[in-house]
Amino acid sequence: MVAKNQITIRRVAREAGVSTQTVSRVINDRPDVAPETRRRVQEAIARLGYLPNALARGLSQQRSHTIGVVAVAWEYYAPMRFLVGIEQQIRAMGYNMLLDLLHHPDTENVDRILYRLLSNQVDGIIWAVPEIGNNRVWLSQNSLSLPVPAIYLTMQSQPSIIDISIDNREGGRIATQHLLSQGYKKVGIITGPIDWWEARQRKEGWQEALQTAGLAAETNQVVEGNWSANSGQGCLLRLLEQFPEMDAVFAGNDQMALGVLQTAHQLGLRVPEDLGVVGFDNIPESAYYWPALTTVYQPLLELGWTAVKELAKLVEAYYKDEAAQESRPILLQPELVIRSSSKGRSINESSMVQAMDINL
Amino acid sequence: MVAKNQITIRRVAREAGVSTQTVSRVINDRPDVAPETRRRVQEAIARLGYLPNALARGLSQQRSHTIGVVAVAWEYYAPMRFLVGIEQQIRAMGYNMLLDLLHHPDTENVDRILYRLLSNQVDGIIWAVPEIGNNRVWLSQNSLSLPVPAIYLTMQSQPSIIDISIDNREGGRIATQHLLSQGYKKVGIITGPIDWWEARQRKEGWQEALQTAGLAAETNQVVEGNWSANSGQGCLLRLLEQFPEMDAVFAGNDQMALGVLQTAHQLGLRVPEDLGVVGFDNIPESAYYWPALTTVYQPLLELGWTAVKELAKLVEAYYKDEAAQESRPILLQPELVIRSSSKGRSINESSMVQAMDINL
DNA sequence: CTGAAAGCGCTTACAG
DNA sequence: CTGAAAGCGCTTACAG
Repeated sequence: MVAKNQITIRRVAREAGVSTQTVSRVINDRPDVAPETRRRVQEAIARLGYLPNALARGLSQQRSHTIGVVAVAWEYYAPMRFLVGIEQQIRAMGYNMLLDLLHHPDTENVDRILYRLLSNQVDGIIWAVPEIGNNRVWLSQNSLSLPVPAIYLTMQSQPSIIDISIDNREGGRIATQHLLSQGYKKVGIITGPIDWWEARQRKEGWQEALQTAGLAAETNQVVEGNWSANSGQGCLLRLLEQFPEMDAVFAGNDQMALGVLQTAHQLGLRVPEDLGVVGFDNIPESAYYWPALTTVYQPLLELGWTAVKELAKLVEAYYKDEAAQESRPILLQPELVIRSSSKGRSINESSMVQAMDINL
Repeated sequence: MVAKNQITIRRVAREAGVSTQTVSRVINDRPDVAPETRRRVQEAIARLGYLPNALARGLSQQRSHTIGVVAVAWEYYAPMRFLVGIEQQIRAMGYNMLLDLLHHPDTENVDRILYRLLSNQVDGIIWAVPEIGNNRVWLSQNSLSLPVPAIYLTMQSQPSIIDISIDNREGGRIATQHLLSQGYKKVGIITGPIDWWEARQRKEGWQEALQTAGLAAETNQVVEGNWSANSGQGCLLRLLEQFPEMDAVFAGNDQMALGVLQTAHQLGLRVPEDLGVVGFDNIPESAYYWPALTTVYQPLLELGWTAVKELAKLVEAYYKDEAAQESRPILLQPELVIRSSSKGRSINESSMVQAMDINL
C-alpha cells in the first residue's frame, strides 16, 4: 500500500492538543465545544489541510450520505435532462451521487446494479429508468426486501411504490386538442415504441381528445415509431398511405416530429397548411425546426428535483426510525408550447413571417 | 441508528464454520482455499444473501475503487455523450463512479468539488470539463499536490498534465476544406464562445484551410455565437451584413448550424445552392435537418473510454508504487460526414432528391 | 490451507 | 466542556 500521507483526525488532535472526539465535535459542528478549543482545532485543520475520510465516517455512522442513481445511457434529451435535475438537488442537499447507467433498459439485469449500489451502502436509490415492457417485474419480487428507500421515475403506479412521473396522458391530450382547436380534423399519431409506458400514455391522451370531440381514433390513424428522427420519416409515409385524409399528426417526441417535417418538405407538403405537426419534449432545437415546432414541454428538471426531495424525506425518516409517512405517486403537469407547425389550415400570414416573429 | 440487519462477514464465517479471513479469501477469489471450504463459504454467502460492505473494504484497503468524474450539466450533446463513454468504461473495469456536475464551468469554484471527491477517497479523477477562460488556473497552483491521479479532457496541453481531446483544429480544417472542394470560395465562420478552447481551435482550423488555399480569412468573415440555435440565427444575419459576398458558412456546432438553416429559409436563401453550410458534432438529428447537414463527427464515446483506460493505468501504477509511466496528451481524430447542405454551388439534381437518397 | 490479532479512520455512548 | 475505550466491517501481515 502506498502511503498517501493522508492527514488523520489523530494527527489533527495531536496538533491541537485535544482528543480526537473533540476534533470530531468541531468537524460535525456540535455546540458543546469551548470557543477557544474550537478555534485551536479549526486552526490545526486548516494548517494541516485535513480532509475527513468519508469511508471511515460512513462505516462508523452506518450511512454513506450517498444516493445511488440509476438512469439510462441514451442520447435522448429527456433522460439526460432529469439526470441533471437529480444531480443538482443531490448536490444542494449535501449528498454524494453514485451513478449507474443502463444501456439496455428494457432487458438489463438489475441485480448487478443493485448489488453494487447496496454494497456501497447508499442511503437511498433513485430508479430513473422508464418503464419498458417487463422491466419492472423485479420490483414486485424484490421491492419489499430492498433494504433502503427508493423512488421510481416514469412508470405506471403500483401499490406500495413511490413513483414520480410527468403526466404523459395529459400531454397527449392537450397536444391533440390543440390541433383540433386549430381546425384540423383528421389527426394521426406516431407513437413511441408501444412497450414504453410513456408512449402508451401519450397515445391514450390522443385518443381521449379525439373521442371527447366526437372524432374517430381508429387503428389506421396510428403508427409506431422508435423515437428516432429516422423512424419519423418512415412513419409519416406509412401514415399517409393508410390514412390519406390525414391533415395533422401528433408525434410522440420532437425527434420523430423532425423526421416528419423533413419528409413533408420532401413530399411537397406544406406545414402547417397541408399538415399540422405537434411534437413532445420541447427540446431546445425544436424552436428552430422549419417551421418552428409546436410541442409539449415537460418539467424535467423539476422531476429530478422532486425525486431527490422525496427520497431525502424517506431517508431521513428511515434513519430517525420514524414511520414511513404516507407517500403517494406524484404527477407533474406538462405544458403546451405553441409555435408555427400547428397554425391551422387557413391562415393569412405566411408561416415564414410567423416563425420570424417568434424566433428572431 | 436503525439496525439494517445487514449480514456481516462474521455472520457468514460462523455459518460456514470458518474464520472471517477465509471468507475474505473466497470473496476476493484468492487461490489458497481448499475446494471444499470454498464451497461451504460460497454456499453460506448465497444462503444469507451476504453483501460485502464496500465502505469497510475501502477503509481497510486504503482505496475505494471509485473514480470521481466531474462534468458539465449542460443540455448539449457532446458533454453528455462522453459522459456516457466514461460511465461505460468505468463499469466495464469494475470501478464505481462518483459524479459531480458543474453548472457554471467557466467560473465555478473547484475546491468544493475536489474536497468532496477526495474526502470520498476516490482512486482517481476525470476532469471532463472543457477549458473555458481561466478555468484551468487552479491546475497550475494545485495539480502537483493533488493526491490522486487525474486525467483532463478537452483542454490545451500543459506540461506534466495528462489530457485527452478531440482534434478540434483538424475538425475545423477538414470542414472548411470540404467547402472549398465543393466550389465555395467565400467561407464565413460562426464560432462558439471564443473563450472556449474548442471554439478557438475550430476557428484556427478554418483559418488554416483558407490560408492553405490562398484565400482570405479576415475578421469580417468571423462572428461569435454561443453554441445555441438561437445565436446561429443572429450570427448569420450579422455575417451576411459584414461579409455580403459569403457563399458558405462553417458553424461551430450543429445547433448553430440549425439556426443558420432556418434563417436561410426565412431569407429565401437556398442551401446548398446559395449558401453551403457545415456544422460540427454530428448530433443524431443533424441528418434530418432541412437540408440534411454536413458536419464533423467527434468520437465522443471513444474519448470517454480512453480517458478511463488511461486513468486506470495511472491508478494501478500508483497503487503498485510503480513509477508513473511516461504519459502524454492524446488527440482523437474527428471525421467529416458529408450530407446535402454542402453539395456545392452548381448541382444538377435538386437538393431534395439528394436528401431523400440519403435519408429514406 | 487456515486463523488470532491488529489496524484502516472515523463516531458513539459513557463517564467525569 | 472533555476524553478513554469500544465499535463500525472489512483486510493484512504473520504464524502455524
